[in-house]
Amino acid sequence: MAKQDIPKAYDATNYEDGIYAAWEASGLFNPDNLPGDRPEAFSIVLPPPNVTGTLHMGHAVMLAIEDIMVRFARMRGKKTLWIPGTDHAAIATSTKVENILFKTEGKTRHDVGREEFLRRVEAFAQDSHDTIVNQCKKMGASLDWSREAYTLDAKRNHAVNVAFKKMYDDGLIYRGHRVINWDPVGQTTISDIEIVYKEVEATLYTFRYAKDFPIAISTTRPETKVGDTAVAVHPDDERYAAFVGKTFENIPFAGTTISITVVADKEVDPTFGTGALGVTPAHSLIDADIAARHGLAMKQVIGADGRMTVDAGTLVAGQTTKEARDTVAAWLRAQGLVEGEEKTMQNLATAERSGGTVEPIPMLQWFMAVRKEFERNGKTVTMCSMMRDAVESGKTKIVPERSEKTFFQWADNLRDWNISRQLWYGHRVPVWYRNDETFVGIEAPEGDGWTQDPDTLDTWFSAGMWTFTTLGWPDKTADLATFHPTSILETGYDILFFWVVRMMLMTTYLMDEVPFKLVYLHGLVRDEQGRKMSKSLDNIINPLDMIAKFGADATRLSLVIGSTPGNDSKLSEEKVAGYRNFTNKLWNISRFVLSSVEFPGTLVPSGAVDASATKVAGNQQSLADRWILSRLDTVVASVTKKLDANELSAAGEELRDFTWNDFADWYLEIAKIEKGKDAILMTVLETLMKLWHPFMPFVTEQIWSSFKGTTLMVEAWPTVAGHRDEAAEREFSVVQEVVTTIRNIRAMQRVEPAKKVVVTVDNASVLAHADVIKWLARLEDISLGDKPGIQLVLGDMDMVVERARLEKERDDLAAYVASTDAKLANVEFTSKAPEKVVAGMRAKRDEAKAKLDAIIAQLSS
RNA sequence: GGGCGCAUAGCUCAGUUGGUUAGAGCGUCACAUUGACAUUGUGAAGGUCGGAGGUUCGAAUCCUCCUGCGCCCACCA
Repeated sequence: MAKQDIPKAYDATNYEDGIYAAWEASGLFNPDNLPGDRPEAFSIVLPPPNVTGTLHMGHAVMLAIEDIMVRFARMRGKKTLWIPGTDHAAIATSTKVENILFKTEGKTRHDVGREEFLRRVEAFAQDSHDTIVNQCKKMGASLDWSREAYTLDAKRNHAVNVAFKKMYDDGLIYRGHRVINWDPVGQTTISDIEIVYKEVEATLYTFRYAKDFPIAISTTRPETKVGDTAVAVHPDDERYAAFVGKTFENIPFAGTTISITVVADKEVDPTFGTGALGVTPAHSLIDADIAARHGLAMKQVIGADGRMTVDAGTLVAGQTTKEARDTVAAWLRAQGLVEGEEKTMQNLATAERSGGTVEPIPMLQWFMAVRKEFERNGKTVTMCSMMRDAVESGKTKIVPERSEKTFFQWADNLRDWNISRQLWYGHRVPVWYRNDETFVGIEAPEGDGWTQDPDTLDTWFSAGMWTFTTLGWPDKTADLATFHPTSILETGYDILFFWVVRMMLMTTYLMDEVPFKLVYLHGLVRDEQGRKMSKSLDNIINPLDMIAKFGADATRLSLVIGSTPGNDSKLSEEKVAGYRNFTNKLWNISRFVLSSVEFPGTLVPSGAVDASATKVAGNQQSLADRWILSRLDTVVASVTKKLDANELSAAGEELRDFTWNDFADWYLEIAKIEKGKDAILMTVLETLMKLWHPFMPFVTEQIWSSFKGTTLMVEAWPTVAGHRDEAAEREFSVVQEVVTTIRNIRAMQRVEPAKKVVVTVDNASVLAHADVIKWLARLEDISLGDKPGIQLVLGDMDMVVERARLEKERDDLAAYVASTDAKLANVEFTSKAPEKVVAGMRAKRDEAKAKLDAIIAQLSS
């Protein structure tokens, strides 16, 4: 292939889209079309991006990591499936569309109505979906688009209804009137994990309900106190012991009348404030628990509209909570009931999506009973215990391993999950009512007069079923049999609780199987300074920009190399540029090889890469040839092992070192003077293309197809060919050292040009490579001496390279042997160390001794 | 308050069952360049592995404490 046929620099934008289109057209992303017999299956479901907009770096890192895993598995001959999909993300999407609606038309969802609103959300979701799909393709993700799914499409809706009905029938889903987290802005309930805490300043009031009330309490929310039904104190608190059990009836309080019972409860901290806690059962989850324990009455004083109810009394009824707070505080002051006011910092619960201040309110909602006991396989279990057992037993592993501890903590503390939402966009609760009748079913009931429950399900309900609904459940499909449990779930550690926990919960229950064998958690992509990327900081790096500028391959490498599971990584444009340089280096390595060998396409028969190298190269192999083939074998073995262990970064680094340092900087330089290396050059190049393909699919596919004409994506992964040659590796390292030393001498000479240097190389095997040394050290202009080896006259400073190196090594080894001897004597004397240790040390010492003897012999000959 | 981490070169980080002389990338500096590649090559400088103890023949690695950071959960009313 002529050099001028290949561009000097690799410009990714010229190739990537075309290559992706060709892959897609080949149908090879679909495991059913993969060539050969593939008994072992490998599957990943793509964590479905929310249809709320565009992909960010978090998605890019996810796509990069998963595509590496998937392409590696495919090349290893596994029946490989990676399922794409998107998530309807009920709250997030609704909120987004509501915001747009309000901004552009000044309307709320209620103004346009349920049907019209849903139409708009779906249009938005479709748009967003198309953008996301395009971005996945830009990243090179080898997703099987023929199996694409949506968390809210008809198939998934059917599955959700089946699951709901089953769990309802089994008593694991129930409807109950309980204190839940109400988001007054989003007008919906939210689960515990959808709460984010903001630190705000608040006033802590200490006061009494009435002048003659014996106990003072503290609160930052005086307005809720009209709903108090009790005061709780610690059981051991002697100050209040006399009052425990007493009820103070009909206390006039801020426009209403309250009755307060004094109870003793261990949850109360006697050291905080007055040591007494005013209990508001309807508007605090903690208080609701206390109330439940003591059988206290619950009085709702805040409504779903965020305003005080009629029950709150004449003084505050109809006011917002904020207004009521001031009103009650003013009333307390006027009555002379306040005993203290101080500013404190408080963690305010807000809704993650809408930003609204979360109000605990009692409401009739649907719940999943995660701690309810039932029988399964002859054992008494709960959903939580099943989920916990899956990880404890090792059926599902989590990397990094420390995340398993976090997972257990979660499994042990999970409360019943509020699954109903008052949103319109989502899976409608499959329950119908008529008078006093309730019907729970997969389809609407027959007959007239039925009304469906207006609520929808938490988005994580359908997301929790993602691994098996995408494979066809509840039908018994071939996909389900082949690909479930999935091999790996790869996702960010930040949604371990949101999603991974839900999947474990629902899959272990519904499938009696784990959803995945391995959870691989990646970290957050941060900016150069380690800050989160955010709009307000204006430090967002858009993956599409990076792809346009440096190519998808470079973008992928920059996200994968240098980051380890569970740890955040930093990204800068310079980093991506660095990997673009590497992409170009690989391109030019190929350009050089392909333009120097005569028949690149046929030199190495397809499917027999490794064996042919031995045959063709035969006995004419030089030291450099044996060295590079040995190194290649080492790298193939090591990279395969690392990828098997999902150590992507380490695998990539090793490959880069070999490609750049060993192959390009040494072997290719030698190939410029030692001829007849075509077969080896092609062997290394082809193997490199395969090894790099999972990481850099585009550039490798482009290079491969330019001389091979087949699809690299489905080529077989290289295997170890049996070229390991430790002697060659050792010997070559000496050559490298000699060349390096000479280069240094030349550099020194330039600094001190007056001195002359004579370099003598007297190592026989190194001598055999005089030409290589001369070439690499650029010695052609320097005269060679005649003996005892190559004498390179550079100046008048005598420097015997090999002798110097050996002498240094001898001294080091002698010191090591001596110190080991001393230690061994000590070990044997105390006899405390295990025999294994002593033996190990002795073996190492003996090895060093032997080496030392060899060096001494060589030096004295 | 409960839990999980991190601290290794100027910066970003590897270092997987404790083992000979602790590594890489970037950056810096010096030198090189008609050869596939200036998106290049060669080399140098730079580390008491946060501190103090301990276990061990041997510790960046294991244990304890201290210092300084980060994250998650709880939500003190």
